[in-house]
Formats: sequence, C-alpha cells, structure tokens
Amino acid sequence: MPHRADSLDTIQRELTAFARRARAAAAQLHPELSLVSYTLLAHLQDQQGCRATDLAAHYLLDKSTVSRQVAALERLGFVERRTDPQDQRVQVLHLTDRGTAVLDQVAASRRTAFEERLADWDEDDLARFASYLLRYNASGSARD
Amino acid sequence: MPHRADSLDTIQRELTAFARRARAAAAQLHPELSLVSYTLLAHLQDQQGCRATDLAAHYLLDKSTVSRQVAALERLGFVERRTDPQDQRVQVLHLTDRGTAVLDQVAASRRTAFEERLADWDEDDLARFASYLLRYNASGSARD
DNA sequence: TCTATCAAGTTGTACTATACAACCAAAGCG
DNA sequence: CGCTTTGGTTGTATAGTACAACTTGATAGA
Repeated sequence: MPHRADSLDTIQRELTAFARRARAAAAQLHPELSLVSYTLLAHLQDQQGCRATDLAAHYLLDKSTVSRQVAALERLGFVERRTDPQDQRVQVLHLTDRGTAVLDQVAASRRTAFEERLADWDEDDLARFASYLLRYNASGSARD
Repeated sequence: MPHRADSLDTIQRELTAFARRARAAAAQLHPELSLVSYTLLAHLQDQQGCRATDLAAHYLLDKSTVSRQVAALERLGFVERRTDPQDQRVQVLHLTDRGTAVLDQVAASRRTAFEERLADWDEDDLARFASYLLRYNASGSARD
C-alpha cells in the first residue's frame, strides 16, 4: 500500500496529464462542438435554460467570454434567447431543437468513447471511481 | 449501488467538469508557468532532457507549438538547447538550474494545494483514487 | 557519389478561447 | 429623481494552438 505522499503525487500527475489532453481529445471527438460549447449546452439542458451570468459563474468564465460563446452558439442555431418579461435586462437562454439534437448526438458519441475505454472495468470499480471524482470535484470547486 | 450506465455518466461529467476548470485554475495557482509549460518542464526533468519532437509526440501537440513554447521557456531561462553532435538537426533540451528551481517551486505549491484539497481523505481512498486515475489514463492514452 | 527523400525545427498566418476594461441599459433604492 | 447594482456587449490584447511552407541536415537507393 503506497504512502499518502505517493498517492498525492500520482493523483496530481495523472489529473494534470488528463487535463493536458482533454481539450484536444474533445475537439477530435466532435469537431462540431468544442469542450466549452459542449459543457455550456449541457448545462442549459440540465437547467432547462438559464442566464449567461449563471453560466459564467458556474464555469468560472468571464461574462464577456460567455457572451461571445453564446453568440456563436446562437449563430449556429443551437440556442435561443428569450428576454425575461419580468426583467428586461435578462435573456434566458434555451436550447433549440437543433441544439438539443446536436448535444444528444455528441453526448452519445462521448458516451460510446467512455464505454469502450472503460469496457473492462467492473461495476464496482466504476462506481467507486465515479464517487471519487464527485468527491474530488465537490471539494473546493473553485480550484483545480 | 448505481448502475454501470450511471457511473459512466458521472465519470464523463465529472472528468469534463474537471478538464474545464483545470487550465484556469492552474494559471491562477502560478501565473509564472502555464499548465502546458509546467508539463513540458516536468517531462524534461523526468526524462533528463529530450527533443522537441518527443515533447510534441508525447503531448499530442504540433511541432510548431512546441517550438514556440520551448522558445518562450528558453527566453525565460528555464531550458537550454544542446545540439546533438551525432545529428546536427537535433537539439536536446535540458532544464537549467533556474528551470529546475521554478519547476520545483511550482510543483511544491501544486502539491500543497492538492494536500489541502484532499486533507480529509483517508489513505486507502487516496491510494484507490490514484490507482483508478492511473488505470484510466493508461487505457487509450491517445483519447480524452 | 549524387540525388531524392525524410526528419527536426522555425516561421508565417490564422483562429479560438480567454481576460480585463469600458461601456450601455434596465432595475431598484434612497 | 439621481446613485448604485446587475446583466450583457464590445474593444482590445494575449496565449495556445494548428497547418502549411520553408530550411537544414541525414540517409538510402540508383
């Protein structure tokens, strides 16, 4: 059984290695939708629509960045803005049918990739790995 | 106990979330050295020097990208080039003392951040998480 | 041996993601 | 009504990246 320090080093090294490859790998997997766009759309689906400010807060992005990303997604016809009648400043973002379709398709292909990659893991290991990741991400969500 | 499909979804979602935040978080942690620079220097330390082409292959980067990154690191005095006498085309890259110092310092601060973040994990969980990450990254190293 | 090809790196160009700052417009509050 | 806050856009700048064209050195086949 390795020492605490060894495990910490491994975790650091492996997470870093993963982060280093993630963007390129995602771009390769579906040129249609960058990693960022994908997560934004996924969040919209998850939340049944939300404001640009919420996206920025959730993903630690500048509001200008989100503004441009959303503009691009709108240009592609994947999201639409609905001005909140209660507050004219607010534009609630929603997935369009086309956005939903693209997101579902990309999610499916990502899903397939993960399935292949994790094909030889047994159910218990998958469950534990998932719970560790949840626990890791939940701690200090503003860091790493 | 969750189903296989649930675990897969969680893993996908959490790894994606992590990847989304990693770059910005790393930049915040040490403005001196981006995530990419850090991994390049770490690889040089690990390998006791290597060629730019090796870095490109290992990190799935274009050689032009590596060329510029290395040029920047050289400008900062963190790496030096030693032309291979056997093959005049080849420049073997090595950490300078200053590069080693910066790398060690950044590694230490990363280490501290991880330690804090994982402070309340017990040793067994850390070891298992580390081994899962290793196993994950080892499978299909060219993807995600 | 000469030439054609290959390999290592650099440079030109372009694009994307990002941040920060300045700004505008709508709300809300004294 | 004016001041502050909030949601969002736009201007500007930078980093990281890819692709293509090029240079230089190595190498193998005629």
